[in-house]
Amino acid sequence: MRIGELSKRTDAPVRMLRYYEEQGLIHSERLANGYRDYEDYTVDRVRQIRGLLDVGLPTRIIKQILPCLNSPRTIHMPYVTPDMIATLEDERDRMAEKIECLTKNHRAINDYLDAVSHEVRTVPAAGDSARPAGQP
Amino acid sequence: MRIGELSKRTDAPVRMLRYYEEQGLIHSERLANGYRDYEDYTVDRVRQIRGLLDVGLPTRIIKQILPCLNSPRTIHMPYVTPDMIATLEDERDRMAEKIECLTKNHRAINDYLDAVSHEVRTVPAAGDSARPAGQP
DNA sequence: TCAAAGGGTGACATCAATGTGAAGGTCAAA
DNA sequence: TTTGACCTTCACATTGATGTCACCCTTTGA
Repeated sequence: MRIGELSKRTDAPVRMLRYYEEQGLIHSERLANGYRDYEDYTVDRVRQIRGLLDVGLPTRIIKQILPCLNSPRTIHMPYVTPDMIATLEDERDRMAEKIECLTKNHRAINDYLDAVSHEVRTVPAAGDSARPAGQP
Repeated sequence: MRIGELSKRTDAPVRMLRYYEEQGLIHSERLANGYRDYEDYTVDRVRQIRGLLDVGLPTRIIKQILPCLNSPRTIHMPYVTPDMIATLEDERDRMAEKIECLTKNHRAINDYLDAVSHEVRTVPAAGDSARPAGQP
């Protein structure tokens, strides 16, 4: 597929697809006329990339991580250097920390929203309802 | 405490502490000489901020979220607008997505590392061990 | 009293992820 | 054949989180 379709299917700006390619995160063949031509699986790959970016990983890391997550492993096994492994272990641990942080705060927000919705159901007809906006 | 100590205790560059203050994420009193003076709880606050930043949330959002997570709730309850609630709900959902993304990829990396360590224990004395670096 | 350490503000630099626009090629449909 | 949609590369702008430097003030200890 060409870049426009990929963009539509992944909801990523065309500009970004070219950028990801420049960063070595995705790959394209070229048609006779020079247009980029993507394989179908690129759609999933781009979605994954966007997810990882959104979650705070830089392209530099994503580039290292990706090949270990998508491709048939047997292909990549033999190429893995101790260095790579160390990087992956590091990143895995950092991800664990992030998950913990997110989970904690997610729960906190949830609790807060719960409490608020309680309040809303409990207090509404009460006294000082005179503060519509956020300015104290 | 003054900014230097806060910096040491949170491992955040002084520069960043001033930046967080500028963004309204933390607050300081001023000593007679103009030096910033932080309350003790700021240490935790800064740690939380750094965690959230690391996890991909922008200061803009953190600023909205923070007051709901730290302070005694009763103080903040009455000020909550439907707008705020909507923002929080949105952000909560986005965090859930992020957690899912991270969890999935974390597991994948883990599986991969498992598999690799297996290989390492199984294949080492095998054939084509001639590719030390990462260049195909 | 002078130096060093720590603070303050302000401004400019950087890096990564994006936006945006210019200038030009390809192709299909009117 | 011309128009419009889609593609190319190149380049400059922007935004957010940082780094860094310049210049000045305060406190403390030799």
